Amino acid sequence: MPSIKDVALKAGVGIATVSRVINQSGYVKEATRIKIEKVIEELGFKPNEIARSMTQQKNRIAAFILPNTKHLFFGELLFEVESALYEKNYKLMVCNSSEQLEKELIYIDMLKTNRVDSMILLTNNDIEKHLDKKYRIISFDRIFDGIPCVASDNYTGGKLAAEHLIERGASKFMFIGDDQQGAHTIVKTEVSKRRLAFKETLRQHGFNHLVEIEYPLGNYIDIPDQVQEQVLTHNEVDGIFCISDTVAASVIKTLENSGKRVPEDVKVIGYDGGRSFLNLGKSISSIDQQPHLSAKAIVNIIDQYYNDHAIDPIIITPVKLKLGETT
Amino acid sequence: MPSIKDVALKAGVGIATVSRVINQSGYVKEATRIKIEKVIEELGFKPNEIARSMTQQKNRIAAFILPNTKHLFFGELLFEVESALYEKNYKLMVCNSSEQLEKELIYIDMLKTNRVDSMILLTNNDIEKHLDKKYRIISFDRIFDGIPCVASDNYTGGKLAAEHLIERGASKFMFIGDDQQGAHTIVKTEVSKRRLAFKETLRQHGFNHLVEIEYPLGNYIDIPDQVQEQVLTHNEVDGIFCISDTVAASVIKTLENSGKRVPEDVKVIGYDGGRSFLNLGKSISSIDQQPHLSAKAIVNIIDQYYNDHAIDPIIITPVKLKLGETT
DNA sequence: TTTTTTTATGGAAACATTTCCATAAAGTTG
DNA sequence: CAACTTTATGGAAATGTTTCCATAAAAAAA
Repeated sequence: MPSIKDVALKAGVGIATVSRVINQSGYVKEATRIKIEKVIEELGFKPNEIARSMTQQKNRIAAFILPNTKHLFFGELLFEVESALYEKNYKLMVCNSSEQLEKELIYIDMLKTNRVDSMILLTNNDIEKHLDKKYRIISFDRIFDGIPCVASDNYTGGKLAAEHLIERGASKFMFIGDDQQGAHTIVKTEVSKRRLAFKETLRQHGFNHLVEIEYPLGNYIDIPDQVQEQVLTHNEVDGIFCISDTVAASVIKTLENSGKRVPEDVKVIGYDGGRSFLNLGKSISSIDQQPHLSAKAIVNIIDQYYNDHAIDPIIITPVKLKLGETT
Repeated sequence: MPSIKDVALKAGVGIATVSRVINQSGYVKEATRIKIEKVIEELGFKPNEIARSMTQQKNRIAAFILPNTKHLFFGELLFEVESALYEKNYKLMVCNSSEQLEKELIYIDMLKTNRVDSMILLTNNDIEKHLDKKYRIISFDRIFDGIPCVASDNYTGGKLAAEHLIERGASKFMFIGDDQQGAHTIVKTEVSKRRLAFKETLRQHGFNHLVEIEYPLGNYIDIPDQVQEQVLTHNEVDGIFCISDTVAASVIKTLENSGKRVPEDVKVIGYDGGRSFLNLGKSISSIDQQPHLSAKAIVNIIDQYYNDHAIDPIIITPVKLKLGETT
């Protein structure tokens, strides 16, 4: 792989002049420029970004630490983030933490060592005390002291879900979500606002019947058998709000297998936009987090970091009710 | 961020000695080592991988260029690849090509510029002539001249699907897949062997009734309306093999909406392992590509590249029949 | 024409490492 | 104790850039 030195030599000019041509900076005579460009073409020279980032102390590389890329919402969010970064010529590293604090910390260390410019962190772990403020971190859907956060509007999400179920005639409600106050976390996540808003909105409309089902964190594909049982036990419930579309899909299956009709007997609304299960059974009513908006916001902050601009401490992106056939 | 120089200064030793401690190479007196380690601890020094890769001309960074991370199979494969890389201390960049040749080429250029050690390429485009053999590329499920390839055993996959449908009593068959000989590709993908094997196996068992449905590439979530129509037109069909679980899920929905029962009237088998739709309607019978095996094989090649060992030109990983409720 | 400004160019330091080489202090062998 | 080997250490070159600085040529202004 030829270096800038090879180019300079072959073109009969100094290294600095070649650098000026590459970066379109400073003075270069037209004729010299053309000559150098020709040599660059001939040699197939590509400036070495690694060397460049040595002098500039920046590298336009971000990293995304997230539980995994298998979960549909994560895959989608990752796609949107990477796409938005690509537009601004940033590169992205992925890091599957499997929700393990230990792995998250190893990744953070590794990324420091690799001088990655900024890190996007998506976690439920109690990682706050390990976060060094002098690194450029962005948190998704979680507020850590002193670290900018991008979150979709979970409160409105929960409110919309409640209002929609009420509007469709439900009167006895159920909430199903993972256990945000579980054993290994004492943190209050942004996500927990979905539930809070759901509860408050129901109360405001005079509905007091709410069954709340929690199950342990960590498994994003299945929901546990005992949750399924609980769903069937509460025969009176006619409006269910699920923490994600995946959960909603599972709940719908459980209900239908036991002879209940959705939405006639029970209305079910999920969370994440319903896109995941477009061509399955029936389309799911859902709260769309609009991950492309979160992605845009995240990339904005990365850009602010890169250019040493002031950072927005928190950005809440809007959610949208997405009508499906389950309510 | 402190450098090796700062450590050397504070410890009152030379830079080279610190380097030796970091790399556990050469001679260092026990007492000196302990002193240096203490200073490293105190300063919170982390060796700069970027500078290191300058001298070593290697960086343990790989990149994965794939259509997108939204599709379930891709998300899963990405997860397995990244996890396997993590085990061996490699980092991974993601690049969503959206199946556009142009974008793939831009990514490849960018990765050359960033001196990424190796690239994993997952594409259906006719990219062969643009691939420079001196870069370290690994192709997934596609054979390019002179480039190592990891593919799951698509032929056996197709064969297993045929045999399974036959065993379950089907006699009139249908194949549904995306158009591998579409407008912008003239390539023969490894994937096309699924169909070939399916066909050949049916013939070997004396079945000649096979309807083949193709639709254009590019959309991985929905399948087109006209495909749905065709599915319903062929009333006689009682065994359907779909190119992916996503397609299978869609087909099952179409059939059931029109009053057909699955598997009683029509048996449907998909491809990718059925994991994607675990808790939906019914579990899908499927051919499991076992992406963790492909991932292992890919990482092996990356390791061979890194250590300048001979490269296996092609690795075929085994598939597995996964029984579900749709056959 | 002389002075000043603008344009043009290259040398060299700096970025943070590794590694080769030289040197020296121990330790071992005869 | 001389000769050799092993252990220990630091200086300096090299990796591929950018950028500051010096210098010089050309152009403009006086």
